Amino acid sequence: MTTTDAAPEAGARLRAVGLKVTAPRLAVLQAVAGAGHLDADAVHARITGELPGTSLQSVYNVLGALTDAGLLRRIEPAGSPALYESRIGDNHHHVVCTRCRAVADVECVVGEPPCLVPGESTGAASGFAIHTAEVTFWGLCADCRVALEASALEASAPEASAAEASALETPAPVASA
Amino acid sequence: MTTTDAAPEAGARLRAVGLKVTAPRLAVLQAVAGAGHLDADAVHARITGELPGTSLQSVYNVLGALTDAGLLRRIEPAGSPALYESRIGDNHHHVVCTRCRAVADVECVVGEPPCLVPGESTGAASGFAIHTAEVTFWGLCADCRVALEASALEASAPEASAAEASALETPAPVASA
DNA sequence: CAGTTGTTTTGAGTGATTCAAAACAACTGC
DNA sequence: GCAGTTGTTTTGAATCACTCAAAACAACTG
Repeated sequence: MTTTDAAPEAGARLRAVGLKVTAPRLAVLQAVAGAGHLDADAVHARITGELPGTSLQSVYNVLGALTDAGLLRRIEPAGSPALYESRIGDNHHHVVCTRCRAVADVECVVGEPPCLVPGESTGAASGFAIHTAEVTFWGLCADCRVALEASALEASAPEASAAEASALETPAPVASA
Repeated sequence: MTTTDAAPEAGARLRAVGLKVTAPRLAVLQAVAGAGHLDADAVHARITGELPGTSLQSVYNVLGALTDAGLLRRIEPAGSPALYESRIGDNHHHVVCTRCRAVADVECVVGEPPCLVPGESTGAASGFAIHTAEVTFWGLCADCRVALEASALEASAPEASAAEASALETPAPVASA
């Protein structure tokens, strides 16, 4: 499966939104489609294999253009760089791991934005005309849960537990990674 | 209403969470309490009046300490710097204006996190142990709605409308401010 | 009031992203 | 098939928001 294989289909989608078909765009499109949620750096790393000369700046340009065109969706969880995904059109949501920042998709029961509206009665929205509801769940991914439980077994190991306790907290920029 | 007026109460809250009572902390606490949602720079600007020597770095330190201690809450809407608010304890949400980035509170019907859980049946969560759901609504604030409607009346003014159309889109870093 | 420990300051550094201008390559029409 | 036009990519620099580290300093303890 080389770039050329997927190209025709991707090329058509680019043209459909009025964008020129270029090698970097095809490569980015393919890279993002082949992975869940990638930041600009990760995309750059992925396409460097088949398209060695591509600059990081171009990746930013391309990601921006594709996002504006609606071919990619950008999410920006607190404490992570912007991530791009190719699942668009459905209005799904995300879970982010508070410890390792891993991201997974969460199905939206509604599908169409806004899938949620602020309660009218609560005096909410204060004059806003809302068109989207973005839901981000925070928790521990399976791996981190295991890692944390494992180290919890060695009961009172004071240095380790301090850092790990913070992983149980809500959205807060991560100290390490 | 000077700093000294609010100090006793704020000082007590600082001590309660094991933090030393210092002038910058009291000033930050007061500044954030007196405004909706402030970023570090805005807090710094506000306290510079009464506490001229305070460095921006200290403001970051203080905001971090107060957030960790649970006296402030930090939100990070896509495309905005981190914002701090003093409404804590209740699990409320936010609306962000896609045009001017203004933020307003939205009441949460549940109040306790997580106020929302991914549908079990949808195959969602993929092994995550979720403890919080963060909801961000996106829309146009009253002012921007008026501004946009006003300029829409002068039907075909091509230069203005392009930029404004993007304000109707979902979470995307804002071009100007 | 002295000591200890946490805070603030100063100064520098970093990651993620954007801006701008010049070199370049896709599509258009000939 | 080729020249032109216009959109893309590259190069290089700059910016924003924030973090790191070490030294100066000030709150609380006894």
